[in-house]
Amino acid sequence: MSFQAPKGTFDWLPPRSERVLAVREALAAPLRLAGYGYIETPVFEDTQLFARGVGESTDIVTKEMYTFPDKAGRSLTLRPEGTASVVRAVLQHNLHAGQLPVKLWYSGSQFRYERAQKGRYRHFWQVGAEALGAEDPALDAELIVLATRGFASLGLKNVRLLLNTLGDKNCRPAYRAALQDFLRGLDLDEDTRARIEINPLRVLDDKRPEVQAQLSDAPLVVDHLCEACKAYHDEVRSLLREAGVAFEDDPKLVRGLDYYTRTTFEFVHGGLGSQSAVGGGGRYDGLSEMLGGPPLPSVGWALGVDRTFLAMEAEGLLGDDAAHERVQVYGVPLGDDARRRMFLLIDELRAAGLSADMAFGGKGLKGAMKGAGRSGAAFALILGERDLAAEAVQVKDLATAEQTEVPLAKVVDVLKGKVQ
RNA sequence: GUGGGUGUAGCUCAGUUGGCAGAGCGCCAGGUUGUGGUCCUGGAUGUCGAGGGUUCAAGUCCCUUCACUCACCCCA
Repeated sequence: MSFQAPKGTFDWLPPRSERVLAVREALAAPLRLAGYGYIETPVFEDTQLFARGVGESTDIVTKEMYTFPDKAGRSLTLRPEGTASVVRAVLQHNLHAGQLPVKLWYSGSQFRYERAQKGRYRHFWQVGAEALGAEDPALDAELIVLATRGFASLGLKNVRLLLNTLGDKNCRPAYRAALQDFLRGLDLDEDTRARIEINPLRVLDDKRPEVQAQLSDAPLVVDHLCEACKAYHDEVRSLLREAGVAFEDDPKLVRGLDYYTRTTFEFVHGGLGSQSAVGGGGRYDGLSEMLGGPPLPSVGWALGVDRTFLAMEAEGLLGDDAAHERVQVYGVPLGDDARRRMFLLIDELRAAGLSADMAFGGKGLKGAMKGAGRSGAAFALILGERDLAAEAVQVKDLATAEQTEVPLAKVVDVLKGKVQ
């Protein structure tokens, strides 16, 4: 084997790959019902878009981006997340000049240069949604509800919703300073001490027990919220409760991107190995301005398609993907004349809306019939010299082994009736 | 960036104190010259990840390296 997929990437193969398409569709379906419009943005962007949007101090920007110069010397980066691109597109095309909020959804690949492990790959897929230009707790709640509907429609039962707020530009600076004071007094390693100065909230999210043990008395953002943030957060929580969406308050939930304000949330699942998030998001009221646009308070989320897939696997929802129907009808030609006629007949069947395949490669009857069996087809069409002479074809029901001769001129209609 | 585990057939994996390269599944063919899915019989497929070393002899022991994988940091 001479070539392999690049490190940290993988291939989706049939029949499993079909399930991935279905997962994407299921996660997006609630968004369509809620009036979100589909947006597709380039897979690569100006490096500065992510540096300024995602945050210069995050590890994503400092060491996890696929950044490269193009032939003209521009610095481009494969997108590590979707939100910055969507905000850029909205600003570039003045979508926010119309009625607000602008509601958009996307589905596509993201790239991060990380050491791969279960649920974490260098190339991964997200379905995302963004609602730009409105500050309304109902919008935050709507997005969260839509995500839970998507997960539920896939049959997932063990997705938990963690909810927090990060405050805004009025109350966060004071909280941040209080947290820094507290953290500076702890016994921490060098990297973590450095993080206290650039992104102290991230320290709360450290998984190491020796770190968590020291954080039990850490100041929490919920205790430092201004009145407006507190009221906003209470309203989001109240709307979720009324919508019947279960959530857990997690005062230490902090997300990895710098642009979040107020509402933040994460959907977690226990079946993904050490990675637990199947999706997450929050409000990013300052991002538009960071990117040179007008104030555009917004909220959004992204759900990991491959992680959702792992969660479904952990819950046993994928079933047996070996037993699935590939086509409805399968052609078994015997000899060159029959092969030419079968080729046309299969095309006619497809034109009539039936899925159909045939034996290729000059297989004998036995091998071709095996192919028919493996295709999952309900009917095999057997066509040999005797049948050609009679202008007919043998239609075999592969479940009952019952076989009938049907005139070639009528076989498309007959099969349409049989497989409806 | 750091640490652990694993690399043997298309897939999942056995392979003992170093002694002829294996099984199951899958694939191909035949049993059945125009009939699949069951059954029976037969067959093909290997740089034992790669390179070096020890040895009469290495899949097995040693060194190096690469890949995969899981975990840490970080993150969806």
